[in-house]
Order: sequence, then structure tokens, then C-alpha cells
Amino acid sequence: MRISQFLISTLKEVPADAEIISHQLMLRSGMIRKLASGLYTWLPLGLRVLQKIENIVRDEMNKAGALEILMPAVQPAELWQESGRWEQYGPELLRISDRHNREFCFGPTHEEIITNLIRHEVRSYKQLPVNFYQIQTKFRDEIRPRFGIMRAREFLMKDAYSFHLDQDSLQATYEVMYKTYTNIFNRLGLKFRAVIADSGNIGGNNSHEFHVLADSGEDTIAYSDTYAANVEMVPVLPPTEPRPQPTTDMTTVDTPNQHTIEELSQFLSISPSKCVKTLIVQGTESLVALVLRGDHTLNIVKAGKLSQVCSPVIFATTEQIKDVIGCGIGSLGPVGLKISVLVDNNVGNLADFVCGANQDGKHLTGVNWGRDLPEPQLVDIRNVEAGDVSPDGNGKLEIARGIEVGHIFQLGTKYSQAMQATVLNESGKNITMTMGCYGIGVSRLVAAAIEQNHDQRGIIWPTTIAPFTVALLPMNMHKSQRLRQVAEDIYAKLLAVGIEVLFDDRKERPGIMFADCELIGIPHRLVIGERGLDNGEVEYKGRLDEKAQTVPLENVIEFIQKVII
RNA sequence: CGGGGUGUAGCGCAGCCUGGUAGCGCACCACAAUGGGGUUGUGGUGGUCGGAAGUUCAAAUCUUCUCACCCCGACCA
Repeated sequence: MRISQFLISTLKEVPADAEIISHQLMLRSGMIRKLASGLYTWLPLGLRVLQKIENIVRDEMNKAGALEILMPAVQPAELWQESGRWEQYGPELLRISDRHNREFCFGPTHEEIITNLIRHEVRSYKQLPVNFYQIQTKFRDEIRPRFGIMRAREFLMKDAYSFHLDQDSLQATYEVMYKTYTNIFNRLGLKFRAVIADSGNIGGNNSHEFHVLADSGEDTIAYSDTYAANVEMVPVLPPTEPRPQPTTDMTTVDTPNQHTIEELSQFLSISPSKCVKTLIVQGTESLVALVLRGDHTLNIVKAGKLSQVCSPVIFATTEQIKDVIGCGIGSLGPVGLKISVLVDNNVGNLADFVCGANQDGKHLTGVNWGRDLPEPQLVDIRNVEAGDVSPDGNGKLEIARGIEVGHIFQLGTKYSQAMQATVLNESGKNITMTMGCYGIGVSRLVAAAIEQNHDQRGIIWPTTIAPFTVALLPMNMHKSQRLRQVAEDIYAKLLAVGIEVLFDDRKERPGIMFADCELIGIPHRLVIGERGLDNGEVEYKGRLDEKAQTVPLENVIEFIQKVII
């Protein structure tokens, strides 16, 4: 491609609303432009990357025996009503009506549509198992789209759905998909990790997420040598050591204006781990108090799974707390509470701890279970932390940030049952099909790849998804007929051997060419200059190389062919 | 949804408090010099100052309403 016939619109300055590096670089390199909140246009450069990723995904899915289809983005409400999700899904589902006032939605996912298709198309167990996928635009009306393409409202997703006679067959396909995803992310050149995951509102049981590792990731994952899971899923093993004996009496102390654990622990000169915090949430009947150690944090997903607690977790308002308990937030504690109190395992073995007195400006010290308040009802509601024992009992956990780019689920019969998707088995009996589903955030992968591969100068594309493989930069071509001829010759030869070249035939100064080339992140760079030509040489530099090297003019094509592998 | 903030040229911003001909840098166009790391000079193109209503002789500036976008949002108990 000649730049003169392409669109390279790079920016020197960072647009003010871009926070994370991938968003900044995608705007600066001219890959995307924003249309409205969470809606982006892909410019030619960005689209090339997106399509490369798409093609790798497609290739691996095909290899795994999945069949590509394409379903409508707009879906009739009836199918969602049939599965029950028209009510459940909430405001993230973009609902629209047509001219006859028939209700539709713009699909955030396609379980209903595929299940409807398969229940009509597949009648016999002999046709199973099947696995269909599509690469298609989804819309989810996020509360707060951010980070550019990373969390957009409209995005490109690969979604696959498999249908089976039984769980064993599903398990087999699930494992094939796990392996396929591993192959895909390896081919994309990304550092990633598969983790045990919560299945959220898609439904089903067994589930893994695939995370690209990056500090800017919105998810936290915990892992050891033999275990990896999304933090929201990780159980904390109960403490093994027994609770110490009380050594002091319970005392009420004045703690004016001490609201946070940090303030309180400094004010009383004690460790936050000796303080206890009490969070009030909506319960299924009345309010419920959740009690955690001061240095621990609440795991909302685990808390939401407790039978006494509303799911998803809703925190009580300041007014509710005032009404029911009679004090402001910042002075709450489990002693003498009239509502249900659920206590994290790690608080259960504290002695002589500090907590709010349920009176403004007062806290209690020297509090002990079984003496000052009843023995606690113990639950597991805190987030794991680095250094905690792995749930499989094998070593200690480490914590990392990740960007969720893939998610595989075993759905079971959630949709097939609701929508009566059955086949006849060998003995002529109707069997509800068992389903799996498998998603990859194709557009998100573009941003994730940049988060993991960039430097001060710009993007560093993994070779397999780079928009171009080689940049050809002639220095001051307009001034030298000889140089022009050599450049045109190399360009034609590289094209002839099937290499994607970006030929900078603009009348720009070298500095601009170098800067653009590095910002755009093209992995290999050839520079042609008068000086080199005098010696029959051109210059090569890989995007990650410290220094350039010279290559004899006659060997350039062979050299590039070797180096790009 | 709640809180905070921002809307002035494609991008980054100043001007607003104290009303009086709409500015700067980058980008873009032309010419010239320069020519291996975002060069320099000269001259240009481009804006209903987010929108509406109001106050005023006069509104980017003051008032009210409205829209869009950005950030934060319950571990503070």
C-alpha cells in the first residue's frame, strides 16, 4: 500500500478524553474515531488489524470443526420472553420497536436466536453434536462505556454455541474450545491466562475466562502454579489457628470524626487488622450486616450468593441505616445489632477487636465473640489477597490484573429447556439438548494487544496482527531519481512475494516518516537513503531492535522473508 | 441513577471573573529555504463560541433551561 493512496491520520497530541494507553494510541495512530459514547468508526488502518484478528479466530474455529453462520443483530422480543430474559436482562438490553410497534432488541448475545434455529433444524441425535459460530456486531447499553474500544457499547464479538445429547459430549466440545482459545491467543502473540470464572447472567455452571494480562485490566485474577481464577470466584480457606482468649474488657471510647478504618486505626494506634468493619446491605427480608476485618475487602459476587443477601448486592442507603440502627455510617459495629449479622471467617477468630459502637463518634475496643456478643455466623465473603493459601491447598496465591477477552460456558439446558429444543434419541424419546457457549471479544482484543505491546513511541504489533508487515521509507525520494527507482523496485518485489508493505511515498521529512512508522507500530522497517545506495546497501530495523543494520541491496527481499517469520 | 467537571477551528487549549471587531499552538493549503528523527520562514483555508430563551445599545463572556461528552461512585461503616 502506498501511503499516498491510504489514509494515515496520526495525531501528535493525545485527545483529552483518552485515559488508557491503548485508547490514546488507537486515536493517535488513526485506527478509530469516536462517533458517540461507546460507538466508534474503524478507519482503514484499524480495520486491517481487526480483520487480521477476526481471520485468526475464524481459522481456528473452523479447524475445531465449528460452522460459521450469521444471525441478525436485531432480534424479536418474543424469543427473549420465551427464555425469560426480556424481564431479567435490564437496561443494558437496547430495546426498540418497529413501525407496527412490535418489540425488538439489538442483540447483546444470541442464545435465544441460535436455540430457536437449532430446535427447528436439528431433530435427531444423529446430527449431534454441532457447534455454530458467528463474528458479528453486538450492542450492550453499558452504564459507563470507557477506554475507547475496550468497553464500547457496540463491539465485534465471536460467539459460538454448541448442542449435545449429553453432558459428556458437551464436556468434550468444551475442552476442544478451551484448546482452540489457547491456540488463538497464542497465535495473536498475547500473554494470557485461562481462569475459573463466574457464569454471570448468561447462565450455566462450568465456566472459564481468558484474560490478557495487563495492569490496566478491569478484572483481578488470582493464581498459583496449579490454580487460576477470577478473584470474584476464589474461596478463602478458613483460618486454621484457634481464636485467642480475651485479655481485656470491652470499653466504649470516644472517637470523634473517626470514620474510616484508616483514620480509626491511626487514632487508636492499632493495626487495621484488629479493627472490624460492618457493611449494611439489602437482605431478602430486612437489612443484613456483613462484618469484615478492617484490612480486608468485600467480595460482592460471593456475598450475593448468600441466601440471606439480595443478589446483586445493594448497599443500604445512609437514611436506611440511620432509621434502622440509629447512627451514621462510620460508627457501625456488630455488637447489639437487631438485624442478621454475617461474619467473615477471618473475623471469627479475632479476639479483643475494635468496632463501631452504633453511636455516632463512639467505638468499642476489646470486643470478644461469645462474651460481648453471640458467637458469629461465619461466611466466606472477602476477596483473596496476595499471599493467601490457594484454594486447592497448593502454595500461595498471586494477584494480577487482566482484560477479559474470552469466556467459555457450559450452559446445560437453561435455554434448551425454556425454549423446548429437543431431539429424538436412539429409542425415539425426546431429549432436551445440552448447550455450551463460547465468546471472544474480537474488537477488545485490538485494545488488549496494544495494552500489552507498546512503548514511548507507539504501538508494537505482534507480527500476526500488524496492519502491515514492513514499512518502506525512502529518504527524500523526490530529490533523487535513483532512490525512487530503487524504492519502487523493492516495493514491487515485496508485493510480488506476498508481503504487506506500507510504502511511505509522501513528500515528508525523515523525522515524520520515522515517527509515524513507530506510532503505527509496523514490526519491520526498511530505510533507503542516498548514502546507503552509494554502498549498495539499505537499512533494516525491527520495531523492537535497539539499532539498525545494513543489508546489501541485492539481498533485501530474501533478508525480509527470513526476518519476518 | 447520584456527585463532580467540560463544551470556543480536525486535535490541544487561552479568552469568560470585570460584556465592546474571536485568539494561540499543532494539523491542513501555497511559496521558499532545508533535507537521516515530528526543520524554518512568509502567506493562507477553516469557527452560527454545544443548543434554546432571556437581560442589555451590545453576550463566547451575565441569567435560566436544555443537550452532549468526560471523570468518580458506596470497603467510608
